Amino acid sequence: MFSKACEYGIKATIYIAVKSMRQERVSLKEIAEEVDSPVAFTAKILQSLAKNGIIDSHKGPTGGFQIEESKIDTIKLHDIVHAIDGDKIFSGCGLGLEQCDARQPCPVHDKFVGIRDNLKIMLQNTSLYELATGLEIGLTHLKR
Amino acid sequence: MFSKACEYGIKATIYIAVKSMRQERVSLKEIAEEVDSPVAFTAKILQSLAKNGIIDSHKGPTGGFQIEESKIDTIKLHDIVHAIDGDKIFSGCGLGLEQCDARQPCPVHDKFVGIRDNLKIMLQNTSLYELATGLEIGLTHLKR
DNA sequence: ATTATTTAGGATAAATTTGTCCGAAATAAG
DNA sequence: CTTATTTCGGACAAATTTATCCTAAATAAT
Ligand code: FES
Ligand code: FES
Repeated sequence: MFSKACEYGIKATIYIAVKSMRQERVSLKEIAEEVDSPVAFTAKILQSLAKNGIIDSHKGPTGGFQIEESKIDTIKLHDIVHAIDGDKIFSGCGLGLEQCDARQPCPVHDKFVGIRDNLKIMLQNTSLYELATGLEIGLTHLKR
Repeated sequence: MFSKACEYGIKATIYIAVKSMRQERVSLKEIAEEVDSPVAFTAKILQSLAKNGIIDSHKGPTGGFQIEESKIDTIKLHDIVHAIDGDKIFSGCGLGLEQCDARQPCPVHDKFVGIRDNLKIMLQNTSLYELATGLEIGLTHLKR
């Protein structure tokens, strides 16, 4: 469904959000540990999220990653997925035709579009805030 | 969403079904042309579908692939996807935890399970027959 | 029997995704 | 200013997926 990079990116962003709600910055190393992801690979993903304006990065001692608190509520899961995996998952053809086109649909088009749109709506309606809150109160987990 | 192998496999199966409804066998070469897929790669996928009992294969002149006509109605999209991509897509965790477990859910579990189940239900309810019919009457297309 | 045709299957290669390594750049603190 | 720390970014490597090649096995037709 999502790429490995996207899975790590989502988990990392949620963890950063939890810390940011406590006005804490968090280092790459700590993120990778909490998210159970390879450090250097996670660095690339965070870099890309920073370029997409989803998280902020700071170099040097006391450096690390954080998310502007006012943004935590407005950032949606959709934004994270889109930043890392692009929009193929939201608009691509289920059978891999160059583009999904209702005027020349593939055999699964009618059935597939509904699922795809549900996914998109779900991701657009899910805020980073609720994901971070669920984690903070111990309702959900990033690793096992 | 689906692997490339699965996309090819679905398209190939639909094409074979259309031909089988006319009591025609179809060769690998013709399938690959109609589905716009690499010949040798398609061969592997068809081999796997044959092993999974979804299609029948016959060697030699006049050989090729076909589907038992009585099966066309009972084979579901789910069977094809499951044969090629396994069941990770149906039961795997959206954030890549080793297994999805509602008692120790990842942050997206509640939101994700609904989408995943919808997909599963859709695939279980979509018969090869309806997909093949849509293609035969020119309503849908395998390439563009 | 021989031949031509078609799928089976193993080995290999290319492409993509995932993951690592290391020096450069920024920056906080002594 | 120097040093230690942390992210940045490019090059490289490993793993997986996608794709190719070639020989063997089956089989239909002559
Ligand atoms: S054309 Fe294939 S999903 Fe729309
Ligand atoms: S635990 Fe992640 S989707 Fe169920």
